[in-house]
Amino acid sequence: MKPPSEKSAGRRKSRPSFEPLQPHEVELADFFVRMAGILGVPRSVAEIYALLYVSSGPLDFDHIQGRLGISKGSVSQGLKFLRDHEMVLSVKEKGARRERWQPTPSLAASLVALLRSQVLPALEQAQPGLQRVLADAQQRGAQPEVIERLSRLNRWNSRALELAPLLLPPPGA
Amino acid sequence: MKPPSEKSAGRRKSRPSFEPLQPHEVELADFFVRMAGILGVPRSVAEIYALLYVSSGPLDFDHIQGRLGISKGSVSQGLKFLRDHEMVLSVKEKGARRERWQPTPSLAASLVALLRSQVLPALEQAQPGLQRVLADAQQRGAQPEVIERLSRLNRWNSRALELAPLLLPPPGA
DNA sequence: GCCTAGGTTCAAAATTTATTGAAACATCAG
DNA sequence: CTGATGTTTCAATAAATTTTGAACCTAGGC
Repeated sequence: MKPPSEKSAGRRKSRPSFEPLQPHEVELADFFVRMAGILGVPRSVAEIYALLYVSSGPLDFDHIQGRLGISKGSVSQGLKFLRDHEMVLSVKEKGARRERWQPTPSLAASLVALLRSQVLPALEQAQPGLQRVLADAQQRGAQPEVIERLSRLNRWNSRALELAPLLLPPPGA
Repeated sequence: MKPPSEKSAGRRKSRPSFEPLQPHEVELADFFVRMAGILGVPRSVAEIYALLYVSSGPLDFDHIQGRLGISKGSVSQGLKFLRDHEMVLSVKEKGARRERWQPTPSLAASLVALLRSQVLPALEQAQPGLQRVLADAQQRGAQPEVIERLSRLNRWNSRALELAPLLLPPPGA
């Protein structure tokens, strides 16, 4: 079933030939992939996280690539994303060359961080624009209903920005 | 600036020729588009919502299409999406043929509904699978750490499902 | 019934986004 | 320094998503 058509099963460098995901691992991966999809996180990233999540110890680069059957580039980028969002951390044993990865302790914290990183920039960037839109509407003497809507949007935006730092301290605090 | 190169400015059926979005409208649309993007809602849908949001009265199909400069298909599908998620409602004046659209009163409620509709199905569908994954791990005598993770995931899932109906009653209650 | 304004559908085209893999880069043991 | 291992980059490709527009419904006036 697994065609051994790897060109020349080299003796020496012998790619360790990793197993594909087990059914129970696939199931979990599907769950993560779906949830991630809602936030626009790519499949490969969710798969990497899921794999680390069901694995007993930390896994190294080659294991991740081998078991998921995805490219080096994807693994690298996926780990970068997860690292940047503080969703995984590496444990490098002393004297070892390769890094080994595991999920950060709290999935909850990870999710909050992820959301923050997506929503906050949008809110921040929008702030001045929204204020301008409101001012504009007031000047033009727009319908009270519209003014009301735009005011509420502004209030929300402001409050969200105030609350944000409380949810989770900005990376580095 | 606006090249009148519409082939034969037909007298009769005279496309009313709507204005493109004003700068302040564009600004708001950009905001909504960005926020929507986080949840994977397409640009055209966000634009429609934004337009209704800044407009004084309800708008009809042709106005939406004309002002946004998008295709009929997009308007139809966009309105369907917004309708399905209870983010807009139509007011059809008696004796009038066309429907006219406006945003539902509470943007907050709309957002919650939207989230619900994305997250809930995933949670529900995952429930049995997650339980199986956990049982599986226990049988195989997996590492306590992994068991712990999977248990927590299951607990979360269950709690989320219990809480969900409280957040907003299911459409039709 | 027939006609038409008003809207929907859906396959094809355009656009966006993710993945791949080869080449470049980095780091460490020797 | 050198050579090999381990990782990142990024242009090209593949895959997924969105938009378009023409054909197709549907309800209401006549």
